[in-house]
Amino acid sequence: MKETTLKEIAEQLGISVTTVSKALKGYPDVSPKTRKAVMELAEKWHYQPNSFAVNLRTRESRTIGLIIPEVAHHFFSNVIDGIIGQAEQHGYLVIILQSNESLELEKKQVALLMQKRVDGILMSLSNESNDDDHLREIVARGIPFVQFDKISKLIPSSKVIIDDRAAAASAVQHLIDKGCRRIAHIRGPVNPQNAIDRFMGYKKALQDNGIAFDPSLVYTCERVTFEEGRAFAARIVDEHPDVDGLFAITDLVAVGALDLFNERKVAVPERIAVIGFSNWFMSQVINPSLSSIEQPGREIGEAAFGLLLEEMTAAREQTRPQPRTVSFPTRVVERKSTQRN
Amino acid sequence: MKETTLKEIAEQLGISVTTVSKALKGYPDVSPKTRKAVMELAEKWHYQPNSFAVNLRTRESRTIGLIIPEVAHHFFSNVIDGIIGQAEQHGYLVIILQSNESLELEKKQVALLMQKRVDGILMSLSNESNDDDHLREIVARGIPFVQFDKISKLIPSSKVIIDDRAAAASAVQHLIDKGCRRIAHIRGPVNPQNAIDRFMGYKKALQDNGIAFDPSLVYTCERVTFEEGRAFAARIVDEHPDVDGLFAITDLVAVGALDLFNERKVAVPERIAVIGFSNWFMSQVINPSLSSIEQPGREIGEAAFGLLLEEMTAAREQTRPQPRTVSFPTRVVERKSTQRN
DNA sequence: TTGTAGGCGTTATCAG
DNA sequence: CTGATAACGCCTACAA
Repeated sequence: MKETTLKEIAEQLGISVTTVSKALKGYPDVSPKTRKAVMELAEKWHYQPNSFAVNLRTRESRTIGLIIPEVAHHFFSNVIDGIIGQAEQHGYLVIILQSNESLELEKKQVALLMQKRVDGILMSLSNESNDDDHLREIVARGIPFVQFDKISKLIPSSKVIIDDRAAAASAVQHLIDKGCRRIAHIRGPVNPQNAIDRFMGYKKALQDNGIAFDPSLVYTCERVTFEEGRAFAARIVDEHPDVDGLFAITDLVAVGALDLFNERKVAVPERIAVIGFSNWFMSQVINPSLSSIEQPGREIGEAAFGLLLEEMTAAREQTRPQPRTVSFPTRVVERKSTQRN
Repeated sequence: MKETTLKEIAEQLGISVTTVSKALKGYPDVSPKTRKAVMELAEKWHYQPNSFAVNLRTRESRTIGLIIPEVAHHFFSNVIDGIIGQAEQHGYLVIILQSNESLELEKKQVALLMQKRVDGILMSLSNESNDDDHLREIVARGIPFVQFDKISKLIPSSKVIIDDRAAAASAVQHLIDKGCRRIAHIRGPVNPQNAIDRFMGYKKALQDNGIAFDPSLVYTCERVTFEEGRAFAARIVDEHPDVDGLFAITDLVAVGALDLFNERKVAVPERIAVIGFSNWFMSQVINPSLSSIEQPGREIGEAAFGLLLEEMTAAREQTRPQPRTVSFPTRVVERKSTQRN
């Protein structure tokens, strides 16, 4: 089961390695006869170019790196699906690393990928990320780089996002349309741009409807978990019995809140209407089913790879395309948790 | 931002590449003075070995390949988490590919990984897999290989599994303990070993309790989806009004069944008790909450990488360790869907 | 202690 | 049309 090399084929055929290489790669300047002989022997011996040698020679590995906060997550696993699919279609393999929402780990992962010399890097920032040095380093080295979802606006790279502010505003508007007037918000951590934008969307919708913004109705997650959803929901019930609507940063948190409301016999949507974000699968099967904002994970992943591919293609010509930002539309998915009047 | 090479350091210092290489790798036969100079310059110039060259030279890439049916899946995403974590700790990167439950794709992915010359392959088979050639090829080439979860028993490789038969039997025994006597089973597709084993566990539990096996109570999934769960649940209600228990191949299917039962006002667990498999997150938040079998995804992933690491280490010494099989314990997680009497 | 030389397998250049 | 030659960057006998 040994590996066939060009040299072996050349020796067997009594020709040079050069010619074998050319024949195999379809160069025109090889006689049909020689080509045929080479092809046949290569076939017979199951020749496969040694990718290590090819990498060294061509200075590329046809491998990209992907850094995300966590794999076991509805939205991100769909993004991965989109990325892997597109990558494969274009002959790229994907190395996946998790930051576990830690900035320190994230930096380490970036370093790892750079020294592995991947052809490009796709990344969604961790919640802790409030520092850009590692991203600047990627750009400075001229490594094709695309950010998606949780991005740093200041880094000059292509980006794939949704309009979080508008999406959040539409979620809150939906609650308002359903008659809510005292709307609480369980927001994401302080750093991520998308948590900030969603919070701003929340405020904007209130303002647009002449509802006063009350900071005491805003609760800030640290880890964005089911448990936090439960805990904040309890506080909402205890501290603000007049709250009649809740917008949560993501469905997981909203589901935690629903769980608590069910336990405390707080009627949803009658007493409090609830809307989440990202439209996780479970939201359609829980009771009451959860209204949410549809965020197309797979498409975002596909688009992110598409942009990266452009950059990688350009990089081969030593050029760098103008960074582009692709924004995906979102929409409200209405379910029972907001179905009233 | 150009890349530093050994050669450049050597030239700058007026010494040979060899000496630089040795100094950097901590060989003893370098004078402290030279070593210091080299270290300092390497540091200053941010020297990083070119991994392409190292790969070619050492014939390994410190990269492994992982092939799974789908990323966006509760169990598999947890397995990935475990694998990536361990891999990183041991200096390995992970390339992930999906088979999308297609044998054809799975074969393609294996071929891709082999020609990329990954140091090892981890794999869980697709539901379509009823043919072993590609797996035999991996083994024949002497590539370190570990199977997990959905495995082919006939391939001589290390494996990480749970005792699906026993776990399924315990699930069904649980239903019986709760008073069920007419127990339906929505099983997995015909090929996967774990679907077969779970089916066998179902039969065994019936037999152990003197309950006659009735093949008309067994429904076979093709795609193992929520929708199939719903569809089969409807058939169960229509075709077998006397059924009082249901064991589903996985929680997603069980949740589909619950959804249909809720819709049809079939009381769970009073009229039909339901138990799933794998203990997906959503099972604890749906209504009624779903009893299930806990299957430790992350641990399985970690163990699989551990075995692969052993094989890779051995492979470096041209040896091949005796294949081992690690089996993880499972347990019944009781929730409302089986809570009666 | 240091350096020379050869090689890993492929690809590109350029001369024949 | 073919092939010799030289990289790519690193590693490691072995020689000095």
